[in-house]
Amino acid sequence: MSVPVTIRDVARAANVSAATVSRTFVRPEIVDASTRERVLGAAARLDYRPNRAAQTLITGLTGNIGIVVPDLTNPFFPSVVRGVQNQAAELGYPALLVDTGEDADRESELVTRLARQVDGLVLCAARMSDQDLIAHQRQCPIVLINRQVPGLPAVTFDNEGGVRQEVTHLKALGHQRIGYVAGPGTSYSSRVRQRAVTAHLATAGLTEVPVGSFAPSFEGGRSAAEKVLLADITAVMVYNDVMALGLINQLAQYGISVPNDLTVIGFDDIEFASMSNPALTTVRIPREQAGAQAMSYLHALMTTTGSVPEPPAQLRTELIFRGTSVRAPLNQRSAE
Amino acid sequence: MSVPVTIRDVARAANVSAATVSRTFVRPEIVDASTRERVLGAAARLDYRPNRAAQTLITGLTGNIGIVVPDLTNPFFPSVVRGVQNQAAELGYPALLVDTGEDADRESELVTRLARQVDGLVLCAARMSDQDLIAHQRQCPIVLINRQVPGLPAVTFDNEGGVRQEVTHLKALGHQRIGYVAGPGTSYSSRVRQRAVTAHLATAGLTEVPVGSFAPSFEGGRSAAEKVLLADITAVMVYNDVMALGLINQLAQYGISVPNDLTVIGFDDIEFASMSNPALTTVRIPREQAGAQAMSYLHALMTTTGSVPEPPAQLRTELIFRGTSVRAPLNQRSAE
DNA sequence: TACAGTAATGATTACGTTTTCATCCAAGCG
DNA sequence: CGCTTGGATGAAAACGTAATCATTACTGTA
Repeated sequence: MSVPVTIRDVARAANVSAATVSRTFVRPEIVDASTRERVLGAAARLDYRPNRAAQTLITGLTGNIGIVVPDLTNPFFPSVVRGVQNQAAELGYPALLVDTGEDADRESELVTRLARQVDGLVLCAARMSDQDLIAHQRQCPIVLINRQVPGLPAVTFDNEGGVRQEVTHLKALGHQRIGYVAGPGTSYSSRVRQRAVTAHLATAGLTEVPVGSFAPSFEGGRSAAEKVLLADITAVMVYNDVMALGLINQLAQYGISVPNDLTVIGFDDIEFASMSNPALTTVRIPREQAGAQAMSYLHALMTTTGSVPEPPAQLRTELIFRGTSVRAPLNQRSAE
Repeated sequence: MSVPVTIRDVARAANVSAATVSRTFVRPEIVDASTRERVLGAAARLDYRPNRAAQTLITGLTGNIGIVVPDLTNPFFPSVVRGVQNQAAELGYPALLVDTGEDADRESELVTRLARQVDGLVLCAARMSDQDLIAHQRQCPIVLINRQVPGLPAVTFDNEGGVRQEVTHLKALGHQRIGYVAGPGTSYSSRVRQRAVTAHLATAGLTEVPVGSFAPSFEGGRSAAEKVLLADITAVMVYNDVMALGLINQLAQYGISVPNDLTVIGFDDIEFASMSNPALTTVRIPREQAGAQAMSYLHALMTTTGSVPEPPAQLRTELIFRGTSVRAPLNQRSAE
């Protein structure tokens, strides 16, 4: 807006060359203490701030990182974003956040556009194809969250362990016939969880009763209600919390009360899982931690030249036993 | 990463000067159709994309806009952000989103840093002082959402109208003694709503029973429960939905059932207001629309030189009558 | 036919930095 | 005392683009 003060203005005020001013900021240790002080003083007095565009032009570094999420209104993502942003701030990077609206093509296009304006990218639950992802990786360092692609670094959650805990929990409560309300088959974690459910129920000697695939929304959960009612089960595991809450809500319309008439378990532990009544039994996923870890690793990728650092580990999940899961009714309880 | 292709590479490939290539992109109409096609072809073949930093350096325009929010995990903001981002995308701008963590100082600092990297800024529920806000305005065009400062363009909600509808609703239901659970006094909209509550209850001839100020969180709502119980009221208006849900949750611990024993009304109409059981009666605020409108106005501000366009209007609010409000018990009903 | 006017293009400069290269001076050493 | 070494600094080039200015060719008119 007002008068832009450049490095030369500072140089003139401090009675040095522009190069020295630049050095004062970039590598302070190689400029004499007295001149350094003089430059810093002049810069402060003139309220000088370096022009980012000029720096970027010559160094090739933007000093920004980018975050891409499918849908900010999905309660899963804000905490991931917060984790990334906090860590990014810690490292001195502002974070460019983009919402793709769950559209794979738009996602790919936005990543292309973003790649030029950032030094690195964190992609949450990326929807695009493996090939596209790999192609983008050559434009700019990328770290994935909650998605696995061969060759790309990723922070993932131990979905499988979470499901195992769910199954153990249900078995301990004496449930035998257990329904599973799946998310969309196009979703990576939905596929992973579905597979784990089948595997663990089998090894636990329990009966899996597939209820079907539904949209990962409150409405999606609602629309699963009738099929759940017809399934002849005492407990149901749901792909995620939002769907579980929708399911419970709709079941109430049918006069079915949770947990008295049916045990329900969600997944994710979103904020509202603990606020609903009864509070939802679910599997906690360290979302904020995932964001922070992805950012840390991205930073390592961006700074270390050549040698690739240790890839991030899989994050632990944890069953949170709350109010929507209870012991199976006596007459339908499994032998223990 | 790979080989950066510059405007000169395209120029050579298309057998024209760099200037012509630039013109082809910036002002296509002034270059001959045949050469234009040749340039475009060469650019596409080489996968040329202009260097944003170089453009910024010379034009002074970044092509980005910024959004600042106090807390992304607060369900109020994601939809505002989405509104801004959609509109921004429509206008061809990527949006740089920053979360300030509810910290006024950090907010101010982030705005300063951001100002250099964007062409305009949307500030949601800004926490910093009026003076700081005004100071920042000279660095970069700013549009406020949900905050009013003399001299700054702002998109605001008709809080007052919303409160009026609440009061009318409660009066129609026959309530007489009505509690108000306020938010923090430091919050702009909290102050506005508190004032409106007092005014409208008075003109409606109803009795206001102040319950006190609490944190605008689920926990804050919970901690208001005891005072609500002691207030001898049949209905309570709460500063926002999250608090209202917390209040209802804690009341249940005391054996108080909503709406049978007490009518509760929230404010904001967050997603979960309709998902809770019973669904929350509340005042809907067009958050996404606010974001879109702020972005539109910001764009107008950025493009029109000199003459200031019409400032955005106040957005209409609407009472949503759901399950937590019912007719007052007969013995305590007001004369009608 | 000559000339003004205009459309299209090329050459050049400017944007604000970082970085390379050159310069200067003082200190250390034989 | 002369030469080398190295630390501190300045001069200048470079980054990739947009904009200004200059040049060319062409069109229409008197």
